[in-house]
Amino acid sequence: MGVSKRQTEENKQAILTAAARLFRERGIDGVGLSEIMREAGFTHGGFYNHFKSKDALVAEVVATAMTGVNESLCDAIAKPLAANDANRFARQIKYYLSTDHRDDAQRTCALAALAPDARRLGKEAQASYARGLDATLDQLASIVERDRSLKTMHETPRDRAIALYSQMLGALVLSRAVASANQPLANEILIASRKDLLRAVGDETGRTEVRRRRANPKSPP
Amino acid sequence: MGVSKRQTEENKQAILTAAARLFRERGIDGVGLSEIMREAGFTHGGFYNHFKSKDALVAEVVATAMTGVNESLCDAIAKPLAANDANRFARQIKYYLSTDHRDDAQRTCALAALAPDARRLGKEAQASYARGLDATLDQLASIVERDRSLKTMHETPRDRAIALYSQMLGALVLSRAVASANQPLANEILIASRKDLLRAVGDETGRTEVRRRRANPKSPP
DNA sequence: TGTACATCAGTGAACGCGCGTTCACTGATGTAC
DNA sequence: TGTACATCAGTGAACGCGCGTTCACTGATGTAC
Repeated sequence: MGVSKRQTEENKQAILTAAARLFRERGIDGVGLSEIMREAGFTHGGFYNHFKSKDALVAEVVATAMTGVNESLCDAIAKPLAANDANRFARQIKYYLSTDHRDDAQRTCALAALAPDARRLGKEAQASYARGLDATLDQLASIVERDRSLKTMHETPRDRAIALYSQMLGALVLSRAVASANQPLANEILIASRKDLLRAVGDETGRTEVRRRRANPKSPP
Repeated sequence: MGVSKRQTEENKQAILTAAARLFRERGIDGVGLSEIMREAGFTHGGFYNHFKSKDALVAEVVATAMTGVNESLCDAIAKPLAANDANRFARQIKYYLSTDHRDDAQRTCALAALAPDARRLGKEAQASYARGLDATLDQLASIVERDRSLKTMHETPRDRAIALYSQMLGALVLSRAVASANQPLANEILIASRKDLLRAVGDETGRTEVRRRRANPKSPP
């Protein structure tokens, strides 16, 4: 059709953006190229003008998502980080383990959204993922380092960051895993982990912000 | 070919076993019916003598795996549980966050292996998953309940079980995610979480069992 | 500045492939008599 | 206990479908003169 160089670059970005959103939502294997291209506003034959293969697209999507992580952590985490208050870690936990964040698969942290898929990614994409994770842990470690109330005498700041982030991610993954089958259980996981983490981090607010419901597997809705 | 009823039932079990193993290893979407049937020792046309559809197989696999969980927790966790020593939780953590368990995708805990896929499972399969998770948390809660050194005054036993298990699972998922791209980082995650959890649980042994390596993203192997 | 032409992003149809599923057929199992 | 026959697990070929990928074609862009 004839398209200016600048437009070409914008179109490629549109493809990357659409792919990133769909991958987060439904996993990499769950989305086809034709759907990505349709979502980006093109017919799917044009895909190969921008990428060598689907694998190449995946690698670029992960790399882009992880660069975003480097600059501002996840979107999810960026907002709490922007606020420069006393206990930034606590704000991050609160958002990360909120039902909003759990249910918003499109804009969630790429680290969390892709963690399940990462094991089966191509070599290049997995390397990008690992780089993003490492950078995030360093970010969190520096927050721990600067806030003396977060430090413990037994652990390095980075080790503490790893322990805290593992718990955040694990609770999010578990809560998402059962969210549509057993919502009370999903919420229970979120709330218990949130309470536990906030205390670990020295924050006592927000403990009763969300109503408590005990999951009862014997009488599902 | 003509096959006795007893043999038929055994053959179905063989299919379920093969499917369970392959699903854990490569995810549900990553394995085709023909491969499962070949692995079980049959041609793939016979699949529909045993199951209505692939979805039905998945639901049955998850349900079976989760019944196993009910009886003895995961294989991975069953061994530590069998030993009736003072701090069973500590033994479970040690095995769960070992490199052996991380790298043994075939026999790993179904809860961990399927957590990534669970979000996208069919309704029935997800319900089975949720039931298995709920039962596991109850199991862990009862261990916490019986061991007074595990209790905290701020949390119910079940909430504590949720917090601890979230951290175990999160660390395992993250370590697996980067295991082949950045092994030092993968090991660092395992070790830091393990140390943190063991201290939380009041166990000081095993802290120096595994050599420590700091992940260095700037100079990969 | 104006004209001629090569480039190449986008189109839309087609390709081979592996997937889940269906089907006609086989023959030992297991029931009816 | 022995014979006749329906059942149904297993075979192997085939089906339609959507996937990733390829390709001939188009026409505005952007360069060469």
